[in-house]
Amino acid sequence: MTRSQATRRKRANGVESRQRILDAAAEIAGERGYEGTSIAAVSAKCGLPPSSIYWHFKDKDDLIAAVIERSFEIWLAAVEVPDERTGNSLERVTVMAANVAKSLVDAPDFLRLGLMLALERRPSEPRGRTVFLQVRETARQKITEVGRTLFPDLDEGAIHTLTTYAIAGADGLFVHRETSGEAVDLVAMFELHAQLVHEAARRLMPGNSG
Amino acid sequence: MTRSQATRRKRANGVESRQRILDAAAEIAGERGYEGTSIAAVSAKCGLPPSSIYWHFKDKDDLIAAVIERSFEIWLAAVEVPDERTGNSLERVTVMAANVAKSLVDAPDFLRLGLMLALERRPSEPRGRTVFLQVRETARQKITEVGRTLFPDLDEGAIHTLTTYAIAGADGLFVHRETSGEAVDLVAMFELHAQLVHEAARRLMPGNSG
Amino acid sequence: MTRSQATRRKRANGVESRQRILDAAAEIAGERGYEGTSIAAVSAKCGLPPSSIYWHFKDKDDLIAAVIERSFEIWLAAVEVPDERTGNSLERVTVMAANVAKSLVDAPDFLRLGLMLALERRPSEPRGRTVFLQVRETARQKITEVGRTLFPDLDEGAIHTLTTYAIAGADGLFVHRETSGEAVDLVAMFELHAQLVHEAARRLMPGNSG
Amino acid sequence: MTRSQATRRKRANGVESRQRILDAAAEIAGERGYEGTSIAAVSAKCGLPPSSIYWHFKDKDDLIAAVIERSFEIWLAAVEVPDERTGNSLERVTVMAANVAKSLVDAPDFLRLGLMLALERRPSEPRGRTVFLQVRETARQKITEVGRTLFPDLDEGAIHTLTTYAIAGADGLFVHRETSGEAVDLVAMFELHAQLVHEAARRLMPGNSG
DNA sequence: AATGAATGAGGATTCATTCAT
DNA sequence: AATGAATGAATCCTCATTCAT
Repeated sequence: MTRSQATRRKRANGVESRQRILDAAAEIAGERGYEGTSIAAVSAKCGLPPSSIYWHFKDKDDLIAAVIERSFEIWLAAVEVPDERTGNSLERVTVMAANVAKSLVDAPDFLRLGLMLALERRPSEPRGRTVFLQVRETARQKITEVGRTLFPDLDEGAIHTLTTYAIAGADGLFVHRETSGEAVDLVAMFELHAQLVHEAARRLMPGNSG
Repeated sequence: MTRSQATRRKRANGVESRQRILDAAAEIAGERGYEGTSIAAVSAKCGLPPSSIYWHFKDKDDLIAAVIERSFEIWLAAVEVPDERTGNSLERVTVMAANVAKSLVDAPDFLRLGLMLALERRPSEPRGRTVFLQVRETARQKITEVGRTLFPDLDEGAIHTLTTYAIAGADGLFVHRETSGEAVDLVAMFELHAQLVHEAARRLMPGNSG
Repeated sequence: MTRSQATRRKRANGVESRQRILDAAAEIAGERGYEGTSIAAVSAKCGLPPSSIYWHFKDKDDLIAAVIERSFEIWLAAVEVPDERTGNSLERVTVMAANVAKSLVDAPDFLRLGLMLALERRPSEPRGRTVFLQVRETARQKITEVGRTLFPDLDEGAIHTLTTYAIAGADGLFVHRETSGEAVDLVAMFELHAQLVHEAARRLMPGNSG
Repeated sequence: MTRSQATRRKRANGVESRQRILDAAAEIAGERGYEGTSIAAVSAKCGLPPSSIYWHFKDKDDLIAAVIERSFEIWLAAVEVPDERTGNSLERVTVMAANVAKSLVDAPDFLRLGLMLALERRPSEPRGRTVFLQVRETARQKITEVGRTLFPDLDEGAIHTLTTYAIAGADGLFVHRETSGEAVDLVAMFELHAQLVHEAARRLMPGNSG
């Protein structure tokens, strides 16, 4: 490798540098949260000096928000349900749950960081938290629509309750795995969750007592 | 007023000072997490200088661990189930769920801080995280025993699954309320959760397919 | 629109870019002084990136020196006395003073920045300070010559004293206006100053006691 | 000197430390202005680490404001007119002028830093500037009262004009000395200034044309 | 039991400047 | 003629912690 090649690597590849910074920041922030993520640590991990990080991102807030956005996209890609509309509602709920479970095992950084941000209550809320809550709301809308399709008899209130419970179970089981270690069989727990969400739908239907 | 009386106010009441520090630290840590809790901020909130905080607590780790311990006790007191063993298993599960829901609404600092700590993954784990996981394990044992009593037909694996699911739902619904605001009716969601946990118990019984 | 036309706007007009940079730098430096003028701030104000500023100016020192030079020229143009040698010495001094007063109201950046630079005492003197002191010396020479013409009886020492006093009064009255706001009637104060400088000339003449 | 003595020097003498910091800051700020005064430089000059400076002063703004306040007091002490009310008005004005001239030669830091601050025009004005303008206003009031005593025939407008002119001359002559070097005989120039201020008072009296 | 004073390490961010393109 | 990307040094300031009193 000639010197000019070695130099070119260093010089002027903004896109790649940005990715390297985001990779490093995602890893650190996924482990330590917002405050635990120091620019110096990101710098050390990605190899670029702090001042270069500030060329790509306005400030730490901006960086973390970008991390959330990108992590969400990566996670979404990992979830994407095969669009075959086969099977009855229980089978389809179960497949979806399995997909989400696998995605959380494979790409846990997004939700881990997101939940840490979501639980915080600072006077001046970090932008990353807002972004997380927004993409989460987007995801919720998708689930809501699936719910409407699978359970057309449910009214909006019931759909809302069902969606809330489905997400809450997913969050809680994720927390369980994070605290109890990798031995946890998340897919199995999500299968149970799917069955119970399905049962909840049945119970929420008109004519059944709440 | 004698000198000793004038002095007594300033001096001597170590217990009260300790409480003031813990109060301040609990509030700040419940809002901002471990890293977001600076000794200076605690000092400002409780009115005692940083050096006094170090007189009562070895270091920040120690302080946060103490916060977790005390918050857990406060939360436990808020939960405590009326010991009347009346009603069938569904009724008793439902009452317990309602109690937990109310306790989380009234004393959310414990779980909020605890979850933030639990989600972190740093090389040198703060002692507060360990303490949280320990008291959580204690709570889990209690739930396990209640489960064994209510559902004597379940084997240990099923009890474990049931307990896990019950706790996960509680965590997830708590997160839901933290992110969606105080308007969320946590008690109603916990009632649904109780019913579904009960249903899960039924399904996990021998003779029913998983 | 051909490509070269489209390009011309972006490319080529070095003179205009230079002006825009100088305009921005003059405004910022006139408000914040040497250290308070960051290249980034100038860049933000003029719309050109920092690297472009360095294409036009060797370094920050060079930029500030250029600002001083240009501001001086602008100020000089605003002062320029109508060359009619009419009236007696008092009238002529008064007209000059009025002109200077107006120029300081209209183009205060030059003197404001210049005085800030002049008052500083750093080990490595910025070139801008040297330039300011030079153009100020040039201006002083002009005033000296006017003085010699108006008061041919005065010896060189007296002329020097008179010039010094005239300039000091102008500087001080400028400071007064800068600190007391735009309501100050600088022209009126300069008229008084002109009268007193004229009186000073009278007193400095041979035969009058100092 | 025993070790405990050497240690005691370092430990816990807040008043002395504060003085050392102010001394260092006054010297540096008097030479380089607000922006040119870095906490690191002050730290290096006074021997205390930056964090100790922040124990004594909230932030840089607070430090510079304190410097202004203390420098003003030192300067005031250097000016203080001997209270003997002897002599006619010209003599008394002349004595005062000589005192001020000497004080500016002996303790120039106050006015140098103050004028630098006063000339700046930032969006968020440093507190030091406000403090300088306040103490300056205080000084102006004193001069105003002396003026009323010496020239009881003058109306308030005339007194105001006279005071303004007296201060402007002092400021301008100070600038002259700062830019032209220590060879300048400030006392002589102030004597001329005193005479002309006295003459101005005469001209401003009722019955004389403005 | 408490605290005023101090401190080294590290926090985020901005600085003036460079250089390949 | 111009600029996107980079960078080391410096910026102000906060951090957790200590220790003599």
